Amino acid sequence: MARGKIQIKRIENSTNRQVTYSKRRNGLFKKANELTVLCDAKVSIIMFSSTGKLHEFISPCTTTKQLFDQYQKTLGIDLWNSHYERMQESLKKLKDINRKFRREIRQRTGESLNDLSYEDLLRLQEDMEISLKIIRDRKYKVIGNQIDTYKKKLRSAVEIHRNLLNEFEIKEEDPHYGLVDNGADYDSVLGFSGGDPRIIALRLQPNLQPGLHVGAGSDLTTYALLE
Amino acid sequence: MARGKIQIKRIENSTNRQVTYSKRRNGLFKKANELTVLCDAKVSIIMFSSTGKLHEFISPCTTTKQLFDQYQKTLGIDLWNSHYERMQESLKKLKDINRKFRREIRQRTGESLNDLSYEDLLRLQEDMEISLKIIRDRKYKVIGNQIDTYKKKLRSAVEIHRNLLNEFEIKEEDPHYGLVDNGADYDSVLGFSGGDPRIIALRLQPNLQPGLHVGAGSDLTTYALLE
DNA sequence: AACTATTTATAAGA
DNA sequence: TTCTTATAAATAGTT
Repeated sequence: MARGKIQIKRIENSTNRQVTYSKRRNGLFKKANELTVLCDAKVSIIMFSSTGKLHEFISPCTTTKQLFDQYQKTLGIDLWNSHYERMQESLKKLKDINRKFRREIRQRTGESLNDLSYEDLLRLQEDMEISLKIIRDRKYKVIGNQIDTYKKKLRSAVEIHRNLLNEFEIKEEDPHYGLVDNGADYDSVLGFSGGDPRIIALRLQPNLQPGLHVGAGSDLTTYALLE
Repeated sequence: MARGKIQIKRIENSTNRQVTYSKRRNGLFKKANELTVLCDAKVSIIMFSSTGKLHEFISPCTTTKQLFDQYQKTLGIDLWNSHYERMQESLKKLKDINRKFRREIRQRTGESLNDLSYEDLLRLQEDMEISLKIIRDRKYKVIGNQIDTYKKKLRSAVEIHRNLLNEFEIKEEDPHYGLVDNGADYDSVLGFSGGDPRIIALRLQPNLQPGLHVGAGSDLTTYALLE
């Protein structure tokens, strides 16, 4: 635009391009500033040179973020919407689900029954009874398994004890050595270490008395003892 | 910049300001475009007029979003980070709470008891029994209230009927008019309209027979009928 | 970075 | 809004 007209096309000479970029960038920013002042407008310019250098102009009394927020608001779209909106959506969904869960729990614990009809209550009660039965059964199964485990350990302990005893008798021929007065040894063999006192009834008598014989079908009687 | 120099300060004449804004905006965008082509640069201009009108320039072969992402990346900051991060945090919290709720419900319904110990199961069972009692009590209370309401409506209906009957007898002296053959009238008076068939036992007999006399203390017998 | 011939932008008026 | 045009401003090429 001076000392000869130029074609508006990429300047191939790199140095020239760089210089022109610098000059024209200043011109652009000057114009932008004049526009801001003269017309009471707000302008944001962001530019990257061919080498990736960033330059920015922003009208005084505002920020790039402010202007960009206004830009998005004016266009009625959020450029980062897809990401952002999806988050907001899942946030809302989770809140809804949470509310539902909380309500269900409060109903199942009996804390919040006011808005339930007679039919709802009846259904809830039936559900609860079914669930309770499942839980009770499971409890029995768990304690049954525990008892089985103890039984096995006990049998193995008795076996070991008997073998030791035999060895002892064979080696030392001592008739005064007995079963009853060393229950503490069983504890260590069985892996007990001061557990549930309700279990203690079983381990106090390692020599399987008839009344407490543990076998298939007798578990239910044992539960009564343990509960 | 022509036909006289101007001061770079706000143009007070609104029309003038508008015109200048329009002209200079075109000039700015033209310069921006030339810069883009000549120097192989990327430019984004966002501007708002004093009236809030938005105008935008963006170099060809790019988008405002792209340029802005590059802008944030270059500056190493995310202008909307705080907002975004807070969302992500609450999302995580909600998910955690959700998981807890789901687990609790699945335990209370007996769907997922595998990771509960005997003690856990015992505690759960006791909780459930307490809740069940609350629900059962509430159910009784609800049906009791319902029965009270019906009782009141019934009493009022009988009253109305009796008054009508008296009026009738006084006016027409007709001994053939009876109680039993117009039960349908009670329905409308009581507000029934084809409701729960379990309730029908009560309203079939509006003239209060001894066996179904509803009074204080007799509610429990009535429940058995209605359940 | 400064200079300057020339092009370009634009203020005011139509 | 657009066109015109005198003039201010920007700037390409040079130093």
